[in-house]
Amino acid sequence: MSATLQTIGQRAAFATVKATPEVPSGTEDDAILAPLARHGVTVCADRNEEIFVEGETAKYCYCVIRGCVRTVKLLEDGRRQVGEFMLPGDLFAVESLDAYDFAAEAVTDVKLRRYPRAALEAAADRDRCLARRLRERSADRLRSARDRMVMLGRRTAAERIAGFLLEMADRRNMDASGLLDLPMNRTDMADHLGLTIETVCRGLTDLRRHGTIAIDRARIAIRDPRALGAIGQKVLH
Amino acid sequence: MSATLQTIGQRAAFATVKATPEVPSGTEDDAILAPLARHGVTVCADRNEEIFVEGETAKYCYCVIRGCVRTVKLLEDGRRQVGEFMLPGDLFAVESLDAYDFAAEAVTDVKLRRYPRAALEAAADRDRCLARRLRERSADRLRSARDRMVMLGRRTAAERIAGFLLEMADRRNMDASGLLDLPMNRTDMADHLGLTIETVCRGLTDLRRHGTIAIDRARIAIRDPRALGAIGQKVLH
DNA sequence: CGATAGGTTGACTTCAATCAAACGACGTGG
DNA sequence: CCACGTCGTTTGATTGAAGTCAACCTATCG
Repeated sequence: MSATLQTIGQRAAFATVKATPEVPSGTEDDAILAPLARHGVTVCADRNEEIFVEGETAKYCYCVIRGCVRTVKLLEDGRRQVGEFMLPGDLFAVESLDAYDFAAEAVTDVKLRRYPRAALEAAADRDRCLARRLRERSADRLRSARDRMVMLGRRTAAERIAGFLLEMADRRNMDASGLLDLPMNRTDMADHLGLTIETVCRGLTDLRRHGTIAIDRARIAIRDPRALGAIGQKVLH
Repeated sequence: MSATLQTIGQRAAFATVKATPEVPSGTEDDAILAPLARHGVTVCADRNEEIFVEGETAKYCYCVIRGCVRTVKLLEDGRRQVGEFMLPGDLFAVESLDAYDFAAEAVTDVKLRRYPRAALEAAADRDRCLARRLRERSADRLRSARDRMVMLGRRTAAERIAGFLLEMADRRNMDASGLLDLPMNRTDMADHLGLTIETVCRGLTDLRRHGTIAIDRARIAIRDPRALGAIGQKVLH
């Protein structure tokens, strides 16, 4: 405990709890569904509640208004892969065929806007501009998926952890002070990074010991973004 | 050598070298580009030649006519991730933003059909049916990418290898006898599966010792598809 | 207060990576 | 024809990074 206090400097560093904003203005992503506004329904889910399960008919797509959602794939022996974390403004289940190919679960209590996929398809058929934006979105999702494959296939534990922190910092969860409020727990992080919870803990502890970050449970302060970048950024050639 | 002969039973099992067919008829994939037929140009590349590099402006998309292509992402320290292998009839680089986000290289000598992406975009703007097929294709590519993330994040070496053989067997490279002709070498397989070449070799050897497959360099005979499925198929819950 | 959930740390194990050597197929040139 | 070099593959010995098992800590909450 005293150790924690030392490394984070002042506990006050974590005192500024900013309320997570509802759908930040100016995100491109939710603009895609603007033509569907009148079909939208607001739905809520409690922490850890399932929003839909894998294999279910893909009737709806969603936009996160508040909170955090994870996509999950399970192997029958319990191994779990968390595909993505969705934050306010992010859409999910837009690109689906007949059935959802992953489950979606609430990481925190969430508020969502839900749209019938059929209406989206119909709108895309009518509106070539929307159709184009959907294509761009798919291409972007694929790019991100391919980056993630490199991470899972070729990066070390330390690189995955540092890269994850940078990614989350990049995704508007961080205020100017370098303070990052992670909505997910270590298990979710581990299942996203293809690691165990212990390895994630140890990786974070190592970063803390090097003075790169400070840790207070779900709150992480990025003390040395350059060092973090040097580890996690080993970018593509 | 005698060991090899024993396990494959009769060397004759590998004698039937079927010529790889050019673009098999009835594949859905290449039908997408039918509206672009008049924009198509045939191009060839030698084994290991680069078709395009990562970061290059994404002017073209491609359909494989003959041979095999790999998509590649490199880390600056030489680590490599092979995203996909494209076989005759497969399209690639269809979903790109301004720049290619991976390199494409010829695994074997290849013949390709090349189309300007601008023409594809224009056609998709005009033809809502084509636009819809492109959306379906993107959704399918994303599904496959997500499956691959589970593989890379959560499966053991043995499972990855068995799963890979099953996938390749599924993709029209296999004749009725269970004989599979792999166009890529062990290094490519390893970089696709997030393993080392030695681990791939050992995994294949283990399968051979169990009588599940027989190996003759690039040719692999699947002797016991059920056993292979039991290892690699550990499917989603 | 005790119970619970999540996080951290330590000791030990294991699966896959690394390092090293050798083999087989193939092509080239003497 | 054979010697030689190269490339891809296989196998063995050893190491090492991450997993497993276990204990304990800290917050939170009824």
